[in-house]
Amino acid sequence: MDELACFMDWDLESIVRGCPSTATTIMEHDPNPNFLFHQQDYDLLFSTSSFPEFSETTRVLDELDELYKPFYPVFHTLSPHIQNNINDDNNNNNHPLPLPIIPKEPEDAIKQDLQQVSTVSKPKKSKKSLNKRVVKEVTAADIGVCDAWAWRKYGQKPIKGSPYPRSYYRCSSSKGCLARKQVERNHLDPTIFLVTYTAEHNHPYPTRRNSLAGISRKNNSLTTTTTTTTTTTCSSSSNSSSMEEHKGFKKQHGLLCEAAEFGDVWFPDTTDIDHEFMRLNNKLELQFHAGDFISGNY
DNA sequence: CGGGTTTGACCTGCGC
DNA sequence: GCGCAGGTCAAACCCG
Repeated sequence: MDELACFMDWDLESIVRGCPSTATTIMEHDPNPNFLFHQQDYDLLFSTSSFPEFSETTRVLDELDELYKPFYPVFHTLSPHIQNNINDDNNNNNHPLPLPIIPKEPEDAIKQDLQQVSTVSKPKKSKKSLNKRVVKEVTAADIGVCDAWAWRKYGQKPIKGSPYPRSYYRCSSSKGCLARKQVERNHLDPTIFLVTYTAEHNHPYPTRRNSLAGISRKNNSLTTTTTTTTTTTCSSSSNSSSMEEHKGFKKQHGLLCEAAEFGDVWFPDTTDIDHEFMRLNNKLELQFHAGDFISGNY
């Protein structure tokens, strides 16, 4: 689990992370040479360090699904596109996790991506449409491949036509940074999360170490969400609003309840993540800034 | 005390 | 001009 978590980069609100295998940018598709991954690297990653607890990942994802419930019952069908992806995964997934992508020049990559203008909606000459927006689709399976920017949630709104709320985040890595992101769950396919990035960061990309330092504090805090708009509970203790029960569950499972995004999400212990990350990072000289995936076309 | 989330209120853009 | 929906603000609260 720890090794697994290492690659999941549970930094911050991990769900929002871009993803190497199935995350797609809703817009132009231009091959991004900044992202390279070699099969040997992958093999090395998953062979030299055992990743025995992949069932744990599944459990976490199931919990996520449980946690980020819609406002009201929703009946959905998977689009053919999504279904095909799932089938492909089932048929071709020789690896338990999406292939990680090694970014070569993270900051440039992000910058480049942020310069793309969304074409999701009809082009209109409005103030809003003048903002640079990047929309990403992120599957639940790609949770954990994350960006290292520090985001602070400043709002959440129910969205008309969607049973799921939209969360609003601003960059807290640097004061005065105008970068924003919005996260909402696709009501047609709840396994898909839409992450919209707006504006650019006006500061350097945060270091991995800083990022982890940031989440250490976060993960040490047990945030319980009692909001009415986001159905949040700590997984199997879903009916429990008791802090003590949360703590007990946390202790028992070695996971931390995080309410920061999409309701509560379970995160693994970051101390072990950090340690394992550094070990493997030294080994492969990787830089796993999940935010590096923001701009990738996979 | 600093930094985080929550959430109701408020602001603003857009369609009619 | 009006109403709706999305986006933001800010006070309250939480946590270490």
